[in-house]
Amino acid sequence: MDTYVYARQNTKTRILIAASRVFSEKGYENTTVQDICTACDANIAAVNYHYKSKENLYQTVWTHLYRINEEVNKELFRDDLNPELQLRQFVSNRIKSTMDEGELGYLSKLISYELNSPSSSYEYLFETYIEERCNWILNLINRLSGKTLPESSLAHIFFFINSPIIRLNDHLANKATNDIDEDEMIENMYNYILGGIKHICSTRTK
Amino acid sequence: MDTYVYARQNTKTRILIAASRVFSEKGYENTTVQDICTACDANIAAVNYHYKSKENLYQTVWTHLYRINEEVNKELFRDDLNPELQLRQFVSNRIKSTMDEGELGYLSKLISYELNSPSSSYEYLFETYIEERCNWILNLINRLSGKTLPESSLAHIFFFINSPIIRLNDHLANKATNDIDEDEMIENMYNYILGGIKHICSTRTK
DNA sequence: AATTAATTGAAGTATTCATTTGAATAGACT
DNA sequence: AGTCTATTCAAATGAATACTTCAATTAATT
Repeated sequence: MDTYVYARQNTKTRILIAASRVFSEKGYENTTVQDICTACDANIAAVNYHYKSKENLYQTVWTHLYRINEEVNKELFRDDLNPELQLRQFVSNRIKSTMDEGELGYLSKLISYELNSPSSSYEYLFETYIEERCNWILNLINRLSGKTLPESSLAHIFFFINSPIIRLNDHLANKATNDIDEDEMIENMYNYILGGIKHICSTRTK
Repeated sequence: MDTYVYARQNTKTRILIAASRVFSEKGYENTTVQDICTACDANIAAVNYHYKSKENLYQTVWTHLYRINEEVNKELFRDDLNPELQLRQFVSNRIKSTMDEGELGYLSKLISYELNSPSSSYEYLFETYIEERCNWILNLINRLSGKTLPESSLAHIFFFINSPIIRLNDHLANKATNDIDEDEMIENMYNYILGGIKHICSTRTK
């Protein structure tokens, strides 16, 4: 007779947890319902039973992860600090959560996946969870540049900043994680962005 | 009776030309043999007859496009100019060829696709066509920084520079092409990169 | 005319995957 | 014990996708 040390969570929860991880590792399209069920030892029919559809499960995962990240984000996305400091915190947060293997990094990875190769839920997800962040970043760039830049340049800088962050996932996939000094990368990215913005501004005012 | 003003190219050539375009537009995985054949009005079986397999056709396309780009590249990838000027030329070349709808832009787009989501031919293609460029860029960064940076920082900068270039394709897909001022973007990216590198160097030596 | 090359339409083969079904099981409650 | 309900399961389903092969026809070459 087996005696269980602790009771297993119910299937619905197990699916949500496993789905969060697997989706964040492989993105929506590349994740199969089977993957998720294998990961949490659930039957293949359980997803549709508990969540109606794969897509609906995916959106539920977003809500779940968003809630988990809410406190961290509330601290991060303030606009009452000096912009340099905020940039550093932002960079640090994005790099750390991308490198993080745990739950807190999942949302970050999902965002990257959606921006890289949008799923069928993209529009909804963008409006609900992503747009707000984008505006915050645009605003930050504006403050960093002393509000001297035209809209088009702002958009360019926004794109320059986000590209390496979005690609970080793929980039890390090709490296041993301990190959990369997290702090050094944060430091470098922060300086790179700051130097880039300042230099664009300085050539503009000439 | 129809009289043809000019004779149609033979099927083998038509396939190669069409494949170059379609692969560069959609990447290897997202391109179907049917897409290519529709684009050049060839029968679906012709690809396998003339090129043995889709994968082999894909590699042939690379050789073809590489040859076309050889002269341009010979001019671009010199190492006897001052590094700032070379950086500007490099940025200009990459942005222009990504925005270019013609044959000269195809290789650039294929490279981006491979770096973004490697196909089954990735290893071969990297060794044969891509690696050389990477080393040239690394060398350029080294010269721009006055050779003061450790290997790891070089790698970071390499990553920062390439990310927006790699993502440019996807980025443009979401915009009307005339929404973007090519020259302004070149100017901004050049300044951003240069400012970024210099700033990293200046904080290092402190 | 005979041989070889190129082209074609259709069928073949293989794979992948989300979803459904219907039976089996376990637990709660009467 | 028996009934009811929610859950779990293995298997099947259905639909899509796409590369490749083949046998037959047409065109070109020798």
